[in-house]
Amino acid sequence: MSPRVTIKTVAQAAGVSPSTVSNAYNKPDQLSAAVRERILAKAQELGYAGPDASARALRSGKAGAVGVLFTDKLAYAFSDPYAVGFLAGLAEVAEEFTTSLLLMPLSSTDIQGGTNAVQQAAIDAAAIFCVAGGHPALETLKNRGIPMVSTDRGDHPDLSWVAIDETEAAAKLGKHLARLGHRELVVLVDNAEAAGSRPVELSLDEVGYTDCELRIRGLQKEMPDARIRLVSGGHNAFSSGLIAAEWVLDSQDRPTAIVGLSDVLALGAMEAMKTRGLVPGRDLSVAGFDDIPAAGTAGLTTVSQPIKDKGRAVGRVLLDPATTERQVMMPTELVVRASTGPAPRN
Amino acid sequence: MSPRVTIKTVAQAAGVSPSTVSNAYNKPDQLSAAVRERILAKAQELGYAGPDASARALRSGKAGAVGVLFTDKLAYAFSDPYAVGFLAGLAEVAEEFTTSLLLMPLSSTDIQGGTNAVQQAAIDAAAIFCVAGGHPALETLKNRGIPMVSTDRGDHPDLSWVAIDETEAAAKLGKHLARLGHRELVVLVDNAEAAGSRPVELSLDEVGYTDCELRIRGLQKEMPDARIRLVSGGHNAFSSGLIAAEWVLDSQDRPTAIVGLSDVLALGAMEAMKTRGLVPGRDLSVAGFDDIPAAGTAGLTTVSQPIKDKGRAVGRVLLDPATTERQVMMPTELVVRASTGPAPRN
DNA sequence: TCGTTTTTCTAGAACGATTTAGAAGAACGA
DNA sequence: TCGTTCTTCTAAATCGTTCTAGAAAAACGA
Repeated sequence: MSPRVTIKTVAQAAGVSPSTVSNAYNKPDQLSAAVRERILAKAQELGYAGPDASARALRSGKAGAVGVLFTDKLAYAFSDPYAVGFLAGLAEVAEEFTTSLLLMPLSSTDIQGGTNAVQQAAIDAAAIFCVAGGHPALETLKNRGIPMVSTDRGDHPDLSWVAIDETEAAAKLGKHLARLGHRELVVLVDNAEAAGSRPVELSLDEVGYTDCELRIRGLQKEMPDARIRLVSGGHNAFSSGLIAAEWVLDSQDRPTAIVGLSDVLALGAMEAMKTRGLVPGRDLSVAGFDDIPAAGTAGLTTVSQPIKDKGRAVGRVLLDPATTERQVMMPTELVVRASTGPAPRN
Repeated sequence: MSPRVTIKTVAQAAGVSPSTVSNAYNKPDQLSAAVRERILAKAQELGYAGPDASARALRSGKAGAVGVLFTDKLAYAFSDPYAVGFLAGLAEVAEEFTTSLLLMPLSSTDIQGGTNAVQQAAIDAAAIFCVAGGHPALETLKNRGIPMVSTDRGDHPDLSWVAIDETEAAAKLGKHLARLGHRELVVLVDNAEAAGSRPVELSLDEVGYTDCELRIRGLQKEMPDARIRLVSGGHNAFSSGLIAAEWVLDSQDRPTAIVGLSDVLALGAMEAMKTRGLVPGRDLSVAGFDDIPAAGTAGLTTVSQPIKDKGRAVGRVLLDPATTERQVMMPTELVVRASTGPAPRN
């Protein structure tokens, strides 16, 4: 077994000091072109692939990567075009700064022991995507002294975030539904504990994420006379929306409108209606949040937000020194489509 | 400025050696519970967030992350549900092994200097997604001695891959189109150089990716009498398919069928037809590859492949020691929908 | 009680680079 | 010619861990 080729090996072979080899890679103007050429040639010959990433990261204190933290299991995150759009925007900026994106699974195991991905991750900064305020992973990152930007407004005034006014966004939708005469509302929410089992009805306290809570409050604000129930069919995914809506539609106590706290949930609800021969906007109204592409084709009323821009903005706050703003508010807009209509009288 | 809290600081404060602190985190059974408790408490008190990621990676030689390399710009990769599906499968397995996913932008800049992401990345292994065989980044990874798994079959017999039989997959579609009487075919391909400018017509040599080439050969095999032209509107994206198809449809020389080498390209072509009042499957046939969800709703004939499973399989080959197979062939299936029909006579 | 094994902890050397301060020689200005 | 400034290169310290080998103490068996 031949020992690994390091900067030292190359230095020896080229008859220079290790520092010079390092400079050949990192500071080309610190040495003569001739020597640099010789070093690079020798490196090639020895099969040296350039400075080791970990060693460089350790010594220089820069990892060249930003972490991305998702609420859900990673695999779920990819099933929501909203999350994917965010990622695309973030990736665009990361690319510009030749920085990699490190997707960290936040497995709930072994926080204390310290062997989880969030501890292990070699990152310079982190983007927090829809993670509940009190999540232990956030504490871990904070302890590590890693700069963070969240997609939710936190409580602390010194937190960085790129977000929308959740309450206002929901209020727009609430006003729309109230005007249409809806008094019986079911809100489909994301809930990890409901996953795998049957749908559950929750109280407002049991809804984990702050942003979800704010949206619900926004709806309540504009629909003071309405009865609002919270139901979850599991993770934030099409199938959860489907399951939850099926349960709601098959119950004795049907609402006149269903709001998904994300478009994928709402689209799941539309599917449930379809298989029951119900027409969205006529028999029952459905609305969502995010305005993903599929919402347009399905005719789903929703509250749009510039998701890719949100990703870009997070990237800028994280990576671009020229960006000094630490808290960015993005606009939202109610997009009315065919899936909402007047509440049927009975 | 207080100096950083390290394992040494904690050791001193707790009255033990650095090694013991390290063990407290990594090998709990190597020390008494009492001492471990004391160390962890002291660490908490000092605000020590656990062993530094880079240092650990350097010393132990494990980065706890696998790299993911995409053909396109990262942002483009997310616009194709096919790539996203792959990622979801890979993420699932990564999660299982508490490993992070490092998305590396492969900027074409400065390969020699070594400051690009592929060199910088602290990774233990890499997944190569649809990257052309000769790409310099692959050479870089190989030099670094990083195990790789590609989604394309390479030439070398010792390469690891998880792939489909591209030629056979295309042959299935070719046979289908030949039976329908198509003799004039345009194939939409991904081409970086066409991006930003107007669509271009390419020769088979100019198509960069091996898998694309194989698909085209597969079509040729079953359609020996057909004239097959290759056209690109840029990157692999809906908009490129749209642009390219518009150019084709508005030319003097219309084909009877258009095949996109990916569903997103084909869907772009369908959109182009729609705006021209042409009906897919009647006026002109369209087909794609991958069978992404949108293909189903659009009624696009396509060759399906189990994309999420492909991601999972790559993950297993990369991370799971129990998986010994290094080369995995996935099945494909022709899915006939409304977008293909008999070639119109003229 | 005494040797042996087991448990618990430590000293000190890696890991592979970058950085700081400075030496040696070349080039320069007057 | 001599002091000064560049240019080019190097020695040695350092980044924060983990690992190897072994010491000290405790537990054990007969």
